[in-house]
Amino acid sequence: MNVSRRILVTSALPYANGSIHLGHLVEYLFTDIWVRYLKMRGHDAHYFCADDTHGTPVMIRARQEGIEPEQLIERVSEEHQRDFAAFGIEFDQYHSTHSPENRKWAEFIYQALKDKQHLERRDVEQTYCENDGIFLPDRLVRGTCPRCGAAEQYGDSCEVCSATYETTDLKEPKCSICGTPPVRRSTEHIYVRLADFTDLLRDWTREHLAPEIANSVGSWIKDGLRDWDISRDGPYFGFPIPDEENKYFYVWLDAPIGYIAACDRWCQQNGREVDEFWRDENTEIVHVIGKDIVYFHTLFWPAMLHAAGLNLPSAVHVHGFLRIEGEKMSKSRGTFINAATYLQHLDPQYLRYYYAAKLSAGSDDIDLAFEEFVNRVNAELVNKLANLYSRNLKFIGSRLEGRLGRVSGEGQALVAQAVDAAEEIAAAYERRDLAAAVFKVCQLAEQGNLFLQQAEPWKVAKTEPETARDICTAIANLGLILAIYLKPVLPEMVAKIERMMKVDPLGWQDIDRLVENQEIGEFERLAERIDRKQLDSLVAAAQQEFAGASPEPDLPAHTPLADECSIDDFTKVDLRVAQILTANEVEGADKLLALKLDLGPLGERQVFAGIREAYPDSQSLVGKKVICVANLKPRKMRFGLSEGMVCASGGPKEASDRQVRVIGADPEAQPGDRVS
RNA sequence: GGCGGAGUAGCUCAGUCGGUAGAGCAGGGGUCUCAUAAGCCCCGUGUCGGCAGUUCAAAUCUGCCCUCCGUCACCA
Repeated sequence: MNVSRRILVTSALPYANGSIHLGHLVEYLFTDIWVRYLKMRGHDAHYFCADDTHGTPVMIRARQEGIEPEQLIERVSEEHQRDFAAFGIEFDQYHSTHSPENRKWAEFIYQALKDKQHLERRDVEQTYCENDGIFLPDRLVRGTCPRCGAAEQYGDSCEVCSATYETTDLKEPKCSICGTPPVRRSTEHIYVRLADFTDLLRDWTREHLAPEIANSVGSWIKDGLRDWDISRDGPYFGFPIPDEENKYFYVWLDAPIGYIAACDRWCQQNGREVDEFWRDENTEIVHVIGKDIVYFHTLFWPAMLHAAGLNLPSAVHVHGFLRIEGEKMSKSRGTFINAATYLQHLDPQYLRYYYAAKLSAGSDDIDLAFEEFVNRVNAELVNKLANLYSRNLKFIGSRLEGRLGRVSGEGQALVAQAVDAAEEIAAAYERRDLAAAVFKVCQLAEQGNLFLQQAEPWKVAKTEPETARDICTAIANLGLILAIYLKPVLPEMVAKIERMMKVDPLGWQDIDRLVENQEIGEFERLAERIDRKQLDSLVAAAQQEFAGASPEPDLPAHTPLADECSIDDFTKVDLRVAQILTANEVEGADKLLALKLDLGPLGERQVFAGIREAYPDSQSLVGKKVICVANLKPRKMRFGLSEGMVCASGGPKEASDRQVRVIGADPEAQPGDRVS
């Protein structure tokens, strides 16, 4: 019934440009728990991962630190692996995309794409910084939106009017690294014609993805698959493309190939053949990813594998994102919590338990709410589970000479009930519904507590010690069965249970094996209760960690000072006090508020301001006196004419939590008065 | 705006084929004492986001609307 399967499991490769944080850990803990389960079932299962090391951000970061990219990625890799190990995440192989294996496979797959004529060369005009000597990705170019004229917009889209365009369309573009204006330069890129694989992908996505994921991927396919640019011009940190001058593989080409490279490395060291995994169709390949990278894993990646004659994934498991206290992680609020910071305050087992208890098979986001975290850990992990071992085993130790009896009488039904749950729990693990597995274990633990309450061995022991011994032996055996079910989630805690019970490491096959008539060992406490204060100090530490630091480490810490200007330049700008008469949300624009301004003698103006996110309650603006650029050339927008601009302050555009605030005038100031 | 997902008790979530809704936690009360101030017992009418429709019957099917999340490709 339990045929051994060969299964290769991966998590997405963390980028070698930052630390592992609680959001990453959702994925790695989930995968670790699932693979541990598969191994317990006796499957030939392996967990492979690697650092994703290539690309412009790594190159720039290394340059900023004055070191070679290789030094940077080595340091980051060590840090990543230290964090993973501390959380009990066990990879069979943790490799790097900057490795000989990865290069070999990247070249192999590229060659296959080339041989089968899926590649195409095309000239593109791109933005190039002569000062830094590199082509600039969209995020690193800023300028004035060609459509609405908003300043300081990204190279790909305008945050004010949500227009999308090419970096080359921007007016007055500037390089975000050095601030100098980039130039346009024509260059030849290599594209994969993804549309060649349309039929294959349509079929594959239907068969191997969860329905909701297949639906959304299906709509991309239906809209027509676009070609994929897989080359970048040097200087670029990556692998050179064979037979090309100064061209490198785009980081996303070789990133997923890292899965194969890690497997290859492991095979070399363990006497296995990489073909067993990537060319033998009996192998299951399961990629665990976040929903942000579905496109790459369900379209590009299967196409590449197919072209190279390699196995396609059997499943791509998509999990949701982590939210903290219902919101995105935020450095300023202290909810951007690195793995290392967490470890200084809390036991990693808490997080393993909490994530497992919340992660079901779907791709909904999960929320880490501090109060719930404390409650669940204390109520379930400690009170319900750890305390069941504590009350029982301590009692056996102190009152029953530390020796087990037999599972008899009603205890047999209790144990049988736990054994019978094996199938249900296995099914939950199998469909990757960790929450359902944990829930069932909690239910069984409740049964154990209830059983003890009713059997009252502490009373029975006074007159019939052997009966009491049998009662406790039933609970001890229940405890062993629960330990088996929980072992993928809480391996360290279960190791303690194994020691206390003096049994060999537990496997799934031990579920219906009774442990009777033997000595048990010293009691060890399994888990401590958490105090809310520990969470508070963790948040304080996380906040401290980023205080004063750049909101986005790879981008400038603050908006650079603009060039010097003369008083004449300044007086060209006619700033006036304006009172906000109405403030309304603009239909069809997520970021705009339509403001009606009273400029006193200058009359009323309509202005569209990109401040909707900063002022969710737009009505709070009504009546405020603000500063307005009154002589700005009126701009026709999709939603109407904008006759001016309201002055507002805010952190760098890149900052995820920039505080945008309008500049208020003194309440006594008169609408229409000039600012000078 | 297009597409995808979600909206069920204070919180986190279950609800297979349509038959007028449930677990855990939190909260209140009681009780035992082996145990990590743990255990056990009792207490849950919430417009199942809104409106309309199909049906004898809808949280569950259909349509429209509202809110939240994701995504719309050269962004790692």
